[in-house]
Amino acid sequence: MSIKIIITDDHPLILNGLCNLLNHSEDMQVIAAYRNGKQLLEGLKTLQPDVLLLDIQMPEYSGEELAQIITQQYPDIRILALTNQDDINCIKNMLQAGVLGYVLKSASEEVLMEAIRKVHAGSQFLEPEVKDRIIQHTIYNKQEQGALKPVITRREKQVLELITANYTSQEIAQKLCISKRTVDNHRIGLLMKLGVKNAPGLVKKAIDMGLIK
Amino acid sequence: MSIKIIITDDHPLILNGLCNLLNHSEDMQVIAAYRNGKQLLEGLKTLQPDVLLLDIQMPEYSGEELAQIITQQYPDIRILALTNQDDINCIKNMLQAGVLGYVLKSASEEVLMEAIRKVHAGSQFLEPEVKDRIIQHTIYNKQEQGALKPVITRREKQVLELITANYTSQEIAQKLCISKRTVDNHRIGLLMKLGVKNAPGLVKKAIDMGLIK
DNA sequence: AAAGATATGGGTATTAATACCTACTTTCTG
DNA sequence: CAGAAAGTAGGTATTAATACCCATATCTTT
Repeated sequence: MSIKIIITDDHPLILNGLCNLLNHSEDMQVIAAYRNGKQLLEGLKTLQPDVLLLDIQMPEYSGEELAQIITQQYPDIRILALTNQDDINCIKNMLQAGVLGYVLKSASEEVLMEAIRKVHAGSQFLEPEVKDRIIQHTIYNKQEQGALKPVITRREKQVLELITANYTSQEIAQKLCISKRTVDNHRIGLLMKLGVKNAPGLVKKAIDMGLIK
Repeated sequence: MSIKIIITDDHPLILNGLCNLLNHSEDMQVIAAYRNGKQLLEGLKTLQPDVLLLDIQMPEYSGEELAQIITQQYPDIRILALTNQDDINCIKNMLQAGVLGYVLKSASEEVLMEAIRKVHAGSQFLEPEVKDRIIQHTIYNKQEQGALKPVITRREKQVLELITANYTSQEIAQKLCISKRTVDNHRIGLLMKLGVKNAPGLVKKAIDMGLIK
């Protein structure tokens, strides 16, 4: 029995190329192809694949959102992220969202096939390049692997987003309908948790972490 | 007479693929292939191509630096940036550095060929996707196309870099061996020129502009 | 050589941010 | 339900940043 695959990518060229490639393989079968997240979510209601090839950069739904929704609603579907984005935060977000594999579009056909088979078997598949990036990043700032993002609370995240949007504590207080003192307290908390010493540092960290932009 | 091409890319797979593809074409000939910028600069001393295919993300020299050096030293070489990076600042920097064409690695073989011929003829070649991105970006923040970056002076840039590195005015003054008041004056100048109202805004702008990181 | 931009620094004042307290209420979680 | 965490807010103080003003020396460029 062949591996049932659904592809989602907003580049028609890539979509066609992948269909041709995979359908020529004996143990794989593309059962559907969608061009955006909305079509995908609609289609999944009636037809589920074994493996979902998912592009990350798509309009409307981001790959991260889609991965989160799909792993919750369809825990049996294995997701393989297929993208030319090799941003470390993007990779981490996807993996944390439940994606099993991460393959760059620059990968060879053999690597892609191998990745599909691995993911179908329930194993994780990361390209050596991607692994290296994660390792480098982990070494480079070891204090923030996995520990940092969870510690930021919802409210703190809201405040952080408004700080990066260049609002003052006063303005943030108004927007969130709370006291300026409360906002200042959140600022202090953020400074401690993110390990920086001032507001400019918060902005840089937020961008580094992939929280915004 | 065929178009003489040199390829520079640090991915061996892509390097081989491109060589094969282009050498099968009748009007093109790969005369050299290098894996990094240092090799390229060394090789150019004895052998110059008509068209240079240049990857952007490479160790040691960045694509931007290479483009700048090469267009100055070898004004006859047409550079075609070949990359999977579709970051708008990267694109703009490369084009301003003298690159004639910009093709994503996700492009089809036909597009790549067309790009090489166009660039060889001295015309600019940008993929429709890339053009769209530039247009979108230009529409989105129209005040900063070309006008903003030049107005920042050397000193202001230094100060801006130190601000994004989370130094206070006091610390920046020490580092640059000038008065804190001078640093503050540069801050005010930066705030005006970049059209933001506080230090967090400066950091965000600097990153948006591609000045740092 | 003259004109304009750049870099330098000072005065003064106000606002924003940071540091360290405390305390209470709500919400989440085992 | 009990304890922990999060969200709320105030007191007080210091430091940093911003907003004006001004002046002068050094570049650059025509």
